Amino acid sequence: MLNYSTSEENYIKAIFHLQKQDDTVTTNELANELKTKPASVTDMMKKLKIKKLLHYQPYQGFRLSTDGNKVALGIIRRHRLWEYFLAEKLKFTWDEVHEVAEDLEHVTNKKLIDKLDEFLGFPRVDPHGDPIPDANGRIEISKKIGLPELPLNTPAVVSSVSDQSSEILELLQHKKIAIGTRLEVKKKFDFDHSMEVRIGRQPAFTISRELAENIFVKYDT
Amino acid sequence: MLNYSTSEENYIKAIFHLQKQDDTVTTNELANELKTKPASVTDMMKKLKIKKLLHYQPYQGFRLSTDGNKVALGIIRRHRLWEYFLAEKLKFTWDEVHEVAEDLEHVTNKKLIDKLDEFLGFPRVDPHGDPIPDANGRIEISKKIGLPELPLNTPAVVSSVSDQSSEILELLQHKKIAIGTRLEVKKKFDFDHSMEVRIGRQPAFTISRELAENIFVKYDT
DNA sequence: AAAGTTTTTTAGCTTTGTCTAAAAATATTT
DNA sequence: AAATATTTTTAGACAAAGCTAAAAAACTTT
Repeated sequence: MLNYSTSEENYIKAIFHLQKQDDTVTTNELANELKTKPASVTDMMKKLKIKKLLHYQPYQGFRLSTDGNKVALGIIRRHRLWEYFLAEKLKFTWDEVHEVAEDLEHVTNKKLIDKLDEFLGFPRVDPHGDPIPDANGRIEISKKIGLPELPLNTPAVVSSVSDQSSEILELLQHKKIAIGTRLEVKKKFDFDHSMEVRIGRQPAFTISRELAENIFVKYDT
Repeated sequence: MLNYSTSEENYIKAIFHLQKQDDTVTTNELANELKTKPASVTDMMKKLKIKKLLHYQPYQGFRLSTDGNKVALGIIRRHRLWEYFLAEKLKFTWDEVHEVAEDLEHVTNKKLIDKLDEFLGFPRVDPHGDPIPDANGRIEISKKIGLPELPLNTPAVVSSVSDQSSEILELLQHKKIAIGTRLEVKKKFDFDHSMEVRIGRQPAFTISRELAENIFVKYDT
């Protein structure tokens, strides 16, 4: 895989995100997204076309080629892994991580990213709940997340409980956790994998590893 | 503190390193260090002079101003913290960290760096034994390092032992550790802060927290 | 101190990525 | 379908950071 400039990467990423909603992306849409001028977009589109990263005929809009998509997934992988790192390890809040990851994502060193992935324990979703592509660019369709995998300080909604025994339900009732409850994990303890959970503005309380492993959540959007 | 381009930062950093040996840095020295041409150096020196980062009169060589030095220390802080992170957390080897840190150092987000510093436990030296400037740009003159602070897989030489009791000496003798012994820490265990140490090519062996805290080393250069 | 050598600077050109203003193509209205 | 409006592209300029080749300054030699 070749290397692309920061500017090229930002265009590729923006097209990737925009073409999800629409099928084909227009010059103005992209200029608006990147806070640049339409003329600059056209210039860059010509360049990316030559590099075979997108399909583009003048006046016809554009979409990423297969190669372009691969590049985009690489950028998104880097972005989301750094977001996870910032939230989980450096204790950045939810809303601060995106901006910092915008810069870190442009450091393109495969070994760095793969080792970071490993260090983080191969997370599948970033702190916003968006899935993280793996080293081969494969991306998982969003699915339920076990509480142990939920990043810190990330609002989530309880979606299911795997064990349906009366014992676990008794415990859940006591902790006032039900399907639909909105919560955040405030702290995780490596020692016994217990965690502190907070519901709304109430004081945080502890959940054991066993209980956490049976609670599944979705991100609160 | 203003923001500087990657290119400007590379020049500033190179001058900082070169002016330690010499007092004043020459155009050719810098061109050689940065693998660029003398004419490019002159151009950049004019620019950095206007920004008051260096003292420079045509044909006279240059050195960083007080402001330039502050900027340089910021860059070096970022570089060395990332090196420490790569070696200690991502398990990069000794000799791989520099190249990757060359890219990461240009992400200039104060909060990111200060939180990274905290996450790493405010290390004082990078994996090469070079001191890491603190958040205020203060740099420690190299001093002895306790074994617990020694980064993993980093060759070091035992320089002193704080406790001189016969008990510790007996233990050291048994482990074949003496002043001047070259060793590397291969693993650290968070649970009891014990560590695995290797001397040369012999099999690694365990050292307790108590023992490690009394062994001081210097980097093997 | 004059001549020659080396170093440094200047002048002018290139590439990347941006911009503005004008022209061309496409869409929308009447 | 003609007129009008919008979008997109082209043309030409600019700043950053690099280059080559030539000029200027500073140093070595003899």
